[in-house]
Amino acid sequence: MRVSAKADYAVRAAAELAAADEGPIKGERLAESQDIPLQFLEHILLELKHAGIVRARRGAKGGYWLARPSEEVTIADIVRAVEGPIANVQSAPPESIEYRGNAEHLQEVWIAVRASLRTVLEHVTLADLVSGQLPSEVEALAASPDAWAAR
Amino acid sequence: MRVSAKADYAVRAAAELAAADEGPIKGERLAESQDIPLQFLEHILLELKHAGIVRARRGAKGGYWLARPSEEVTIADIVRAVEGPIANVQSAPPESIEYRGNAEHLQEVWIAVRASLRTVLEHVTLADLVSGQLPSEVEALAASPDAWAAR
DNA sequence: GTGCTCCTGACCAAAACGGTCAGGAAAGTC
DNA sequence: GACTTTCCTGACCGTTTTGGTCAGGAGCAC
Repeated sequence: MRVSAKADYAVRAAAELAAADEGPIKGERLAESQDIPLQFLEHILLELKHAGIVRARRGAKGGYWLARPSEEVTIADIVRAVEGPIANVQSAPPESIEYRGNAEHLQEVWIAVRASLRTVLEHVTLADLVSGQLPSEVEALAASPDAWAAR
Repeated sequence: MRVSAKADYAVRAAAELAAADEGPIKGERLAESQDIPLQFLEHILLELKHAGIVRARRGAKGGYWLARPSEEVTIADIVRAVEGPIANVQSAPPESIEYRGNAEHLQEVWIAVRASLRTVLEHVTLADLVSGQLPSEVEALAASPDAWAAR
């Protein structure tokens, strides 16, 4: 139930790409502006490229840019590209698990967990993230002072 | 963003304890009814005991039972007992992270992620799980056919 | 051709995951 | 008091994941 460094880095780099208004951005610049180890970031950007989220060109004037407009790329897209399926249980999707005895309804709980994650991750786009204008449901979740308390 | 075997096992074992109406239940019986490796389960139950969720007695007639009524134990309690804080980013709680540049609002997104997980995990009790009567918000999340689709 | 930048695979240390093993310590039974 | 039962605990173990680094190659621009 945690967010890996890789996913965090990936979203941050993508946010920088979303905010860039002109031409390809060099990996080095992304690494610097978000304080991410360059060589690790390059691997991450490669995964994003393979997932079709990012494009790249080499050589002088080369760099990275988003394959789609920032309004059409969600945080979920990016997290899935680098971490795989969201909310798997023991590396299997919850809908494929069969529970016995008194744990029978646990499947529905994990499904609900995944659904709740999706309502956040699939609705926040890179454009939202950069502008700070999060969808109202997400804003509502983050607005509660309770949400900021550790537990 | 995944649920470990340990957390899954812990909740399943706790569900069996919640459903037991009389006396302590042996670890062996829990292991059998939920098909969990016994020795691994014993370690998990020990963690639950240290967290104050479960109690135990040794010897003949010994076994495990819930320290509190099943209506007062949430899935979140159990997951935290075995996995630690929910939705940490790079092993740090989201409220403690400072984001720079265009990723500034990412903190709110991770906070919202945690809040959404909490709305499910903190509201489903062991009693709910065993009876199958999940809280209406959770039921609503799990009811959508979309929630059951892999992605 | 000469830089520049991305691309790729190999490698690496440390931690986490999912267990198993072996023995000790309480509680109950005879 | 001996014996059995059951939990308690720490040590260990193989594999995978995490979070990187290193070294070189391939494409692009000039």
